[in-house]
Amino acid sequence: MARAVRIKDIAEALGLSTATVSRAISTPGRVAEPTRSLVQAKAAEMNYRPNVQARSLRTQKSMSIIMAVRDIGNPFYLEVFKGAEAAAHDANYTVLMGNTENNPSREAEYFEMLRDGNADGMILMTGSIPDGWKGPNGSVVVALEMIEDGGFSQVVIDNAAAAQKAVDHLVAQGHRRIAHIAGPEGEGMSARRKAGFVAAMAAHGLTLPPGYLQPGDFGVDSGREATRALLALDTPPTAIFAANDEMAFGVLHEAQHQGLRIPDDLSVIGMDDIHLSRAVFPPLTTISQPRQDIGRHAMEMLLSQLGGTDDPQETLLPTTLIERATVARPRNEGTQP
Amino acid sequence: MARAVRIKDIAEALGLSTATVSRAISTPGRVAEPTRSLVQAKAAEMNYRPNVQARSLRTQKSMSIIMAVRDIGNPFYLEVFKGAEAAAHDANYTVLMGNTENNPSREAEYFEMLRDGNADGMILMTGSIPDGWKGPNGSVVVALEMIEDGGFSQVVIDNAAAAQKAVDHLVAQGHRRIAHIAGPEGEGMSARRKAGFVAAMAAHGLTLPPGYLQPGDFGVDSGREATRALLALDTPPTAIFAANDEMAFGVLHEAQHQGLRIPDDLSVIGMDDIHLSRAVFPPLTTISQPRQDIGRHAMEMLLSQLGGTDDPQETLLPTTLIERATVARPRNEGTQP
DNA sequence: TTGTAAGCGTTATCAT
DNA sequence: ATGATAACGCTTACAA
Repeated sequence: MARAVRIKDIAEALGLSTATVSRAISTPGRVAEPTRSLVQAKAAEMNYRPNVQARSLRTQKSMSIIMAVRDIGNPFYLEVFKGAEAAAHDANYTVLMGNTENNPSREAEYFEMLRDGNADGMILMTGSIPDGWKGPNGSVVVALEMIEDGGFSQVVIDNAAAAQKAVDHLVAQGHRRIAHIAGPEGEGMSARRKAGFVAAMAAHGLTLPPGYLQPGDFGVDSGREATRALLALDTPPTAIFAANDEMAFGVLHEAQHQGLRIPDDLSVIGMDDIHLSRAVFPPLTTISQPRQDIGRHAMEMLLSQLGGTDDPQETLLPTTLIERATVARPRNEGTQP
Repeated sequence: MARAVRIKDIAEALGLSTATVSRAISTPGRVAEPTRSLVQAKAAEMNYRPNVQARSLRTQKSMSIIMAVRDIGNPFYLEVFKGAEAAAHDANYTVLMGNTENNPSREAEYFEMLRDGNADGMILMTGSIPDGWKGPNGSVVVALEMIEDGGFSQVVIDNAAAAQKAVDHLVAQGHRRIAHIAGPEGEGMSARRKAGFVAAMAAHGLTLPPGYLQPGDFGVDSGREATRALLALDTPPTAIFAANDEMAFGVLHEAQHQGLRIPDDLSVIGMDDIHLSRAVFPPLTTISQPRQDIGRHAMEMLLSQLGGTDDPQETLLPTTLIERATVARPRNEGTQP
């Protein structure tokens, strides 16, 4: 393994001091013209790559941002990551993903990294902060899952408006008996989607019979179970809005298993527009979130806070309804339950 | 932000030298008993966390491993990552995922990190190495996608045997007209699955009519197109083995779109057992790869090579057939094409 | 504008 | 067994 080239090597090759070389590379403004381009040319020629460890040891800045997520195995976060990384890259920051797996001690670990200077900032997508955290909130931006009263900047999507879009679309097709399968109890995101659904139904003057609000946990199986319950009702719904796509897959599965035809016998709308939503049969009508935008916005906010000291801001990102093949007019339209 | 605790702080609090404290922490064997536990207790009490940047600057070891993949957005790699990380964690190594997006220059970047000492080793899953790489091959382990003649250690799954399992299963159900949708041309993995399929068919004495070997690119759409072609044949197959699950979804989609019932009119087997294979309708029969094992094995191999200088080894990991609901006996069994 | 030299936190060498 | 000290590669007062 050829030894990595250092500033010292360039300096010697050019008969300059390491200080000048360092300046020519990291603060080109502070060095005279002929020297500057000379150094930069030589550095490129020798294939010089700064030693980030040494640099951050000296500057006391790690130039890295932690993105803490619940489950690194969820492709959704990867899209957010891509957006965040693109924004960070331009500012020479590195993004590393931290996996908390809903484990408070792992979460605390990442906050420690922040405090110890192993990371300069954090994009928090876990929906919770360690007890007693009272660091400089400017180094944290909360995304996706809101945290109330923390004084953090936040980037979230408009969950209530998204639910409303789903209901509006269904109602426009003539549906009046619409049910909802909610996400995990106690999560703000699920609560907002549910509340948005309830509000939208009320706005259309539609009633919500008992059992039309099913609990779920964002997993396929819970979508299946909820559907079983829904279809066993005396007057089952003609349409179901699931709080995420995986539960919507459960709906498709169970309905087809019971011999119903989608969308003729039952309309379905999901939420998230995950990769496979267009691959299932029939292709799922769903609501898409601007995943990369979430990451990009959060990173831009964080970077700007890291510079000056902006006041905490809140960004609400819009969603889009993707019409595919799981929504049709109901068979017996207009029948109020 | 409270300043991070350094070795110096512990040393002062205890009236010892920084050297002793350092030793008590990183090489406890080299320090006498009363001192050792004293230091360790104090370090814990003061919540000391070593500065990894300083440490690796001094030791010239980064204690980090790059895992280079084609597409960081693919959940498959995340499972491999989890396995690798678990193994690395025990040895105090950090794993970071490098995204090449099939871009040779990004790939070369990660090899540079290796050469410059920004990483101590690499698990390579992209199936290619930069031209002219001739570093110490002991710091690289190839996983998943083989590289011929590189002198690298490899961890791969037995793709040919997997294809054979699929064919055996189908034949046991009475199928004789079996088609295959292959992965991208020129990729070793696809080639092996295809070769395994062809060999298994021959072993059962089954012929392969023209058109029964369809090209694909691992995407849903290519599975759809191949199915269209297959079903338009004079004697269409009674079963299809797709080289991955996404293409199998395309098969399900297109077949159902044409009014066929799965598995009664057509049997389907996929490969990979991705998360949603059990969520589609009908649940997909497929072949599962030991994802986490691949990562764990590769990391263990790498770590042991980083220590001594083992000769390059090869590990072949077995796969498992997961029976779900897309395979049944053919309607008109026994009809040779 | 450029050079000299100190220092970031840690470990390794050499004394004691 | 422990301590003093240099060194890792880089940036930044301060001096020239």
